[in-house]
Amino acid sequence: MFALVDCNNFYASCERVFNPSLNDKPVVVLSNNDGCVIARSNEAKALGIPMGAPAFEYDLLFRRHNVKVFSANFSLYGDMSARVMNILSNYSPMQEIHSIDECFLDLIGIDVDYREYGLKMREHILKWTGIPIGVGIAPTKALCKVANRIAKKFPQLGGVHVIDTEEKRIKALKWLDVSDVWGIGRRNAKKLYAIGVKTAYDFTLLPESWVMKHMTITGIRLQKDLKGIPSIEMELPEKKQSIATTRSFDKEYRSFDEMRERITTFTSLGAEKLRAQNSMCKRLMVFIETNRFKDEDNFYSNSIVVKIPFPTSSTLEINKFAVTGLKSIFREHRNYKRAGVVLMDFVDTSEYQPDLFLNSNPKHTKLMQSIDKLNKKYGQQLIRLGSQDKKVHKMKQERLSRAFTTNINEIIEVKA
DNA sequence: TCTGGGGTCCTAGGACCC
DNA sequence: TCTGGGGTCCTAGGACCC
Repeated sequence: MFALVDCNNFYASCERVFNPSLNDKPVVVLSNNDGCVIARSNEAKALGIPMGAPAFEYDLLFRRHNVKVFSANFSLYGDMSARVMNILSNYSPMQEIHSIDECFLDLIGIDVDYREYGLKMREHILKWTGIPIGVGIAPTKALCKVANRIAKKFPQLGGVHVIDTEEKRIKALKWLDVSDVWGIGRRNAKKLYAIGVKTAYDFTLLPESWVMKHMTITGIRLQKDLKGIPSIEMELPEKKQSIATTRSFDKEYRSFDEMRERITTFTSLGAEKLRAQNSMCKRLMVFIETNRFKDEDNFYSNSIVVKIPFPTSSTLEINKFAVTGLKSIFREHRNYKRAGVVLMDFVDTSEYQPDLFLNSNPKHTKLMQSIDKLNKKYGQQLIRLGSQDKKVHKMKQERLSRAFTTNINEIIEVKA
C-alpha cells in the first residue's frame, strides 16, 4: 500500500500559520510581481476566484469581499515544506517528495489500520506545523491520488480516505471524471470524451491498443495503476536534471544591457542551485520574449541552446555562455517582458574527469564556495556578479508577509 | 558503381503536473 | 498600468557509425 499526503491550499495555509486572524477568511497568494493568483483558501475558492486569475482583474472583488492578499513568500513556504516532509518521513521507510506540498509514502511492511494511521499523520502535522493535510491510501500511486481527492471532497471523512477493496476502487473511479485523473491533461481528456469515455472507470475499460496508440506507454502505466496493478514506481530523491530560472518583469526592457543584467541574475541563481547539488552543467538554454498580451503582431520570442565546452559550475563561466546566447537572439527595438535561463546536461562534480585541454578554471571553485557561504548567511543576492548597469532590479512585492522562519531580522515576536 | 539496415546519441517538441 | 515559475517523461527524426 501507498499513501499520498498533500497540504491543503499550501501557500495560503502557510500564511495562516503565522497569522491566525486569517482563519475562516478568504486568503489568496499571488505569483512573483503580484501577477496572478497561485493559491486560494477554501473561502477564496468559494468566491469563484480561479487558479491563475490575473490579480488586476480581481482587485474589485478582493476589496468587496475583504480578501486577504499576499505576495508569494517562497522562502517561508520552502521552509514550512521541509518541516512537514521531515515529520512525514517518520511514517514510512520510503518517501518520494513529489512537489513542495505533497509526497508519496511507501507503506510496505507497515501493518496497521491504515485509516487510523492516516488520521495520526494528520493530527501530528497539524499540531507541529499548523498545516492541514489530506491523506489518500491505496494499493497504487494513481489510486492514492484518487483517494486523496475523495478525502478532500468529503469533509465527513476527516481528511483521510483508504481504497482497500475492489468495491471501493470501482465506486471511486466511477465517481471521478476522466479529466480529473492524475496524468490526463486537457488534450487527452478531449480525445477520451470524443470516444465516449467520461469517468476514470470508463478509462480503465479501454483496450490497451487504443491507449498505447493515443497516450503511449505513459497511458498504459496509468491505466494499470488505476486497475490496482502497481505500475508507476516510487522515485527516490535524485538530483535535478535541469534547473530553470525564469521570470516575467514588472516593466518592459528594451536595451541589451538591461537584458544582460537580468540574464546574469538568472544565471547566478541557477548556478547557485547547481553547486548546491554538486553538479556541473554542459549546456544551457536562454530565452527571451516580448509581451504576449500586448501588441500581438510584434510578439517576439526566441530561445537558444548553448553548449559549454567543459562541465562547469562557475557562475562566471556559465554566465559568459549565457550572454553569448543572449547576444544571438536579442533584437533591438523590442519591449521584453520575460526571460529565463535553464541549466541542463549535468555531470556529478565528484565523477568529473578533467579534460586535457578545456577545463573550468579551478580558481573559481573557491570563489564560488565563498560566495555561496555569504549568500546563505546574509540572504540571497548579497553578492552579485558585477555588470555595467548599477541598477538593481526590484521585484514588485507589495503585500509580502514577513519571513518568520528564515530571516533572523524578521523572526516572530513573542510578547510576555 | 552499387548503396541495406541496424544501432546509438542528440535534440526539439509535445504533454502533463503543481 | 497589471496575465507565474518551476519541473518531468516520452517520442520522433536527424546525424552518424559500421
